[in-house]
Amino acid sequence: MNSQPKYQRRKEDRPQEIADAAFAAFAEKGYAATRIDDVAKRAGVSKGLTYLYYKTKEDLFKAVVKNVVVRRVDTLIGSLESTNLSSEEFLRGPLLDFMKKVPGSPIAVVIRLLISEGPRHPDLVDYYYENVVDRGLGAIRRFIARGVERGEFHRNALAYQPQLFLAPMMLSMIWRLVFTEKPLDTDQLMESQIELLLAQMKA
Amino acid sequence: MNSQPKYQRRKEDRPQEIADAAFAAFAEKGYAATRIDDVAKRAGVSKGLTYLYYKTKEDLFKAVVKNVVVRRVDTLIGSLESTNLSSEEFLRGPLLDFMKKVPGSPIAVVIRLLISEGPRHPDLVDYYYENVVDRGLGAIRRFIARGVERGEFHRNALAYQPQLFLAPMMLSMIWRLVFTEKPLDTDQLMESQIELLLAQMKA
DNA sequence: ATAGTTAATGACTATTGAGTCAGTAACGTC
DNA sequence: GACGTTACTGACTCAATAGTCATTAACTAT
Repeated sequence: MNSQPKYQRRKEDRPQEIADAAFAAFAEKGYAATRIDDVAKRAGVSKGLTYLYYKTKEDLFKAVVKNVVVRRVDTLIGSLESTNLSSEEFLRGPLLDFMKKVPGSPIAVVIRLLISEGPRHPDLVDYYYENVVDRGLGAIRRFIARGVERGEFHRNALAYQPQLFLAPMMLSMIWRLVFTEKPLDTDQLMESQIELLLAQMKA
Repeated sequence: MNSQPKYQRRKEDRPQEIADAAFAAFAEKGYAATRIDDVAKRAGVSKGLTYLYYKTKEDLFKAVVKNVVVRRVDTLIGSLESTNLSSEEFLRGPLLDFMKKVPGSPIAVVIRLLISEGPRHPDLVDYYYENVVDRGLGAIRRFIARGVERGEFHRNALAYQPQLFLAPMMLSMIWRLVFTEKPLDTDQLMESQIELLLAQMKA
């Protein structure tokens, strides 16, 4: 009677679908409180299938974090490098836009997971450091150096640690993760910081 | 033969001892991964006793967070208010010292717990917001206003959100929680920020 | 000493959830 | 349509742990 099959075989797509479902679950509940059963339900598959593609819950966790990171970082840093705006325009434009977007993006979720689960997954922390933090900070450093060479920035601009640019972004991220309903003009925070830095760095 | 009792009855001290043990355990493993059995062992008591003083694991968690917070905040904010240094001296002195201490203090641990467990304990988040964040930001705001009144700061100094002072502290905290072994001159970060702000705020 | 009170114990229960695997059914091929 | 392959299912095992409670023993008062 019923010719509808109860499932389709989709070997190619399953891993990504499961990873997406897992990301959503981890984002909502955190690592420990997430049930593999729940991930499977979200992905529309059985619990067993999850274990076909990911050997353990920890494997799945790591795959998810790397997945989110890899899908974003390259394009972002690339665009930071290939601009031909003046340094000041670039800071006030693309960099600021990027910083404004981060606190509401999946990157914020990954950071939360690293904060809570990092100590139990040191290799994941290393991976994140190498692929995101180190490269990101390097890009900012090179950007400042370029501004100095061009005579746009004062020579001592290099004394500022690149983390100083990102500090308000970090605070905004945490604020929104923890105090979801308490208002905070996070955009203005980041704008103020850029202006503070520009005022000191400009030649 | 052996007249040594195998335990002493110490109704008064037990709750605090258990809370301290729980803090250490939560700090190490996070909420979900902490076993009540382990907390009891650290406190040198049986599992059952923990449940005599704290009805559930969640109760214990909340007690621990409030405990750490209450024991510190009042004295801290008090000292921020009762100074008679000039605004500039105060920023470069006591405030900076305080900010330098926070990332390595138990407060950082509490923040980590709030970041990971906050969404499942909204009343705890509210408690923390009211007793720490709101009061802390208020203190900074009043401090700036005082500086303006005294003519030490430019009138537009009030335009800066108080969070801007704390942003590098936040980044330093997270950095140290996640990348324990990666070096970062967090003290210098906070010094730079104070100098940036002072340069703009000074009358 | 003795009896009464209650702080403290630890064996127990009930539940949950990670990981397994024997069986099922979708799909390609002939 | 029959056959072989394998993606997929879901019932199962087994370890772990939150929370309970009957029992024990430290202390107190007399």
